[in-house]
Amino acid sequence: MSNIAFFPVREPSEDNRPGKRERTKVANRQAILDAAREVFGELGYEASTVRDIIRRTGLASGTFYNYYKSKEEVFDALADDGARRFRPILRAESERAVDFEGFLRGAIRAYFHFLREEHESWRINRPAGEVFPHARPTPEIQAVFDEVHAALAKVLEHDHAPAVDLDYFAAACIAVAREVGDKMLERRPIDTEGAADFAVRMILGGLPALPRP
Amino acid sequence: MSNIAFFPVREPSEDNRPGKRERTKVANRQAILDAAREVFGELGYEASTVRDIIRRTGLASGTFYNYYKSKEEVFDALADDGARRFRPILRAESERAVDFEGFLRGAIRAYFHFLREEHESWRINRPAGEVFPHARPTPEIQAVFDEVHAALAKVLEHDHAPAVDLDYFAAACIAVAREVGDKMLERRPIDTEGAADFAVRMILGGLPALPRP
DNA sequence: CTGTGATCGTGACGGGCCGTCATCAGGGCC
DNA sequence: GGCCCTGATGACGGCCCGTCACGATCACAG
Repeated sequence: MSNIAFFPVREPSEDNRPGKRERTKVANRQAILDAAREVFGELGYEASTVRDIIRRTGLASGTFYNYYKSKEEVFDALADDGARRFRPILRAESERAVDFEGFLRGAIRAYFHFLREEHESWRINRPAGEVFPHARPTPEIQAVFDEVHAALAKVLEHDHAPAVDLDYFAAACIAVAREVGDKMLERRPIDTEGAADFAVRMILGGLPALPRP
Repeated sequence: MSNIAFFPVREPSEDNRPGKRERTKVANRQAILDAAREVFGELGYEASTVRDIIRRTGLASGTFYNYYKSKEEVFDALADDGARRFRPILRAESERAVDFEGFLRGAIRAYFHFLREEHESWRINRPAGEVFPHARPTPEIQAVFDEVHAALAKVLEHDHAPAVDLDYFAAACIAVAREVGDKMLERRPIDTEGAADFAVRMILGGLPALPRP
């Protein structure tokens, strides 16, 4: 009665999906990433070991090294992942913006919302005051910085704003956003709008006072 | 013919100095600190091991642990040391200041000069792009932050400046100083005055635009 | 369907660094 | 000079690391 012999079972719409080798590869890579996020959140970054991470996946210890060189590299990969997800958001703000204030407000609000969600999804359980390492400038994070730099340049030029030392200015903007963002996360309730308003006004007020190079 | 029997040799002016035990203790502690500064500078923080540090002092490995619990603790001690030396400088600026701009300019110039000297004395030789860890908020560093916080409060009140969210504001000031300071160190020649001018104007311009809580 | 080669998953292994501890030299004190 | 006690010493066990030879499984050709 079965029609199996005539119509071998196949995912009809996924006929051309990659082979099993390729699928387990991406699955393993993702499993390691997920496990690492959990472990870092529970044990703290410093205390976590490669084996803590790999144990949670059920894979063998050696398998870890087929995907990443060290726990630092997994951490970077997680950071990269975050940056990769944030980049299009930032780009959209940049393209939508009609003036500097609009861009800045949009970008910072987007960043703070993003930060809040990341914070909650990591469920960080700092072991007695351990400071989580600030993400190192991985390629993707560097790309975000560069994008901020470029967007600032574009929007400022469009506004016919006076020339400023863009390197310093971008660094200062990122610094304010980072640090006010961190402080924001420590308060209850978390007030992204208030924090964003603060950061935006600070930068916006500072800009016209800057020295012209 | 010798008079030793009658006048035992002694440091005449240092009769009451601490005993040998105490002296070797502070000497060892200092030796470890010095060695650590060198090793961190040469190998980079991550690659350095406790044994790299202790080897350079000629002491035995176990001796290290009579003074510090880990390389992290030595690093913190070095950071603490820096903060301890900077604090009186900051305090002097705070007491000398007559208005907010004066205080800010004095403090930031002082910080940037301090930063430059520290940078040169550490002789940092980053191993292929390794990022030196940002100093964690050790007690002494926290004290510096608190002092900045207090000084801002004092000077702003004296100036009858509008009330602001001091936590955010202090965080933002420190962030700008830190990040612009870092960028400053990457340029040749190192221009502390230019960087300080930038940071001061940025903050000074931002202040009046801030939301009133 | 079967044979073959390539691709990983596996976990045991050697090595390095860690932090401890029993031991002992020597400074403090009577 | 003799006794006590602090602190230097380096050998040691343990943990985690990164590797590697092996074997299972997949891809693919015939």
